Amino acid sequence: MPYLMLKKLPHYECLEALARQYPELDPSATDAFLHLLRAADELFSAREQSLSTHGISCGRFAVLMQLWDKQNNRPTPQTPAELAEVAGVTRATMTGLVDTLERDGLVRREPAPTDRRMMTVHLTEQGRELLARVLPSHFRLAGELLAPLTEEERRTLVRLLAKILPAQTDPVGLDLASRSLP
Amino acid sequence: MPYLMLKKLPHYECLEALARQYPELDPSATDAFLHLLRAADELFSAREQSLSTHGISCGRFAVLMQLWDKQNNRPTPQTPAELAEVAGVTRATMTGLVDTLERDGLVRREPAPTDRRMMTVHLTEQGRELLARVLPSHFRLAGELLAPLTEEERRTLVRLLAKILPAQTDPVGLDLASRSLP
DNA sequence: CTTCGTCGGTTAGCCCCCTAACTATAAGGG
DNA sequence: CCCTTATAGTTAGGGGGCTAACCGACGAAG
Repeated sequence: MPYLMLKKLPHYECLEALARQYPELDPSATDAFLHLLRAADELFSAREQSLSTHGISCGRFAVLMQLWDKQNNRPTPQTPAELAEVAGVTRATMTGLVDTLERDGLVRREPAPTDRRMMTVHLTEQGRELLARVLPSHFRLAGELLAPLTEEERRTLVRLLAKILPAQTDPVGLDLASRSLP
Repeated sequence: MPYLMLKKLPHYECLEALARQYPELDPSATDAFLHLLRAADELFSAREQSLSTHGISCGRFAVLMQLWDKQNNRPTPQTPAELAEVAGVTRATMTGLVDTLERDGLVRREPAPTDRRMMTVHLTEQGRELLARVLPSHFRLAGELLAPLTEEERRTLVRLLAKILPAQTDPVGLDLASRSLP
């Protein structure tokens, strides 16, 4: 599922030529824009492929990670609305994700005791076992993909990217231990 | 359609803590990995939203750009297989894309004269008009999104990203004028 | 206590991606 | 000439996003 439907990026000279025709086009910005989408596509595909060998998709894995309390290895029940919030998808989408996860026995829905509108989603034993199988190779993947960059270069990259998405990082710093990283 | 289903990224200290539990986890690599996906998600969403105001999706726009000969502003017929190749999707996917584009009158299928298996896809006048409306704002978008970075920083970013995806840029340098940039 | 707005979850319908299988044509070898 | 193989495009079915509309439950205001 390509973000950037263009396998080979245009050369910088091509961008400059087009910029002479379209004054709105900023060659250096467009070049960076395309490279960023292209690289993200590559990383995302690698992650997706790695997860698919365990029979799971990125979205499903993200939900499992949210439900996984890594401190004591016990599940953290959450409502679909909370899960949708942290994942950045709609509640309708989360309904579908939890549906397939429940169908595969990785997750269990239970009515919330306090509010009869709400459900709580729980990781099953099977779900925990799947995470235990997936996590090491998943953690290893980022290291392999970023291997061409030195520590210094990675820091530079993060710094530049952070300038593009200013307010996306958690500004508070609380809740460190319970954050997940799909 | 989020690439990274995690709106706020974990803090670096959280990654380090998790790395003590999972030796496979490389904190700096994971941090860069997550930032890259997050930033790409942001850029992609902005692009998608900008295009949607013109009633078109990213995939459809990419196909139109491929069919658009920017030199003489005349359509460049291509087969669905060629389009799928440069876009990096399957032929089946391209069938669907061309279906909707043809339904909306932006594109026209014609049988290829030389090989009765093949079709050629042509941009219609309506498709050209849509591109003419969309392109300026689309070109402007990359400039706005990358505005927080200086020229120098953009070059650095491209250089680092290129190290992650080594062989993705067209190595030959031919065919400059006919390349498109969605 | 009733009513009305709000909120959680689901459903329906659409788009776009995939794989696998199919049809029709082309092309090459006995 | 037929038979096999390869190729172009489509179809069928599934996953996973989205919006819009809906239902039931909550809660506050009258």
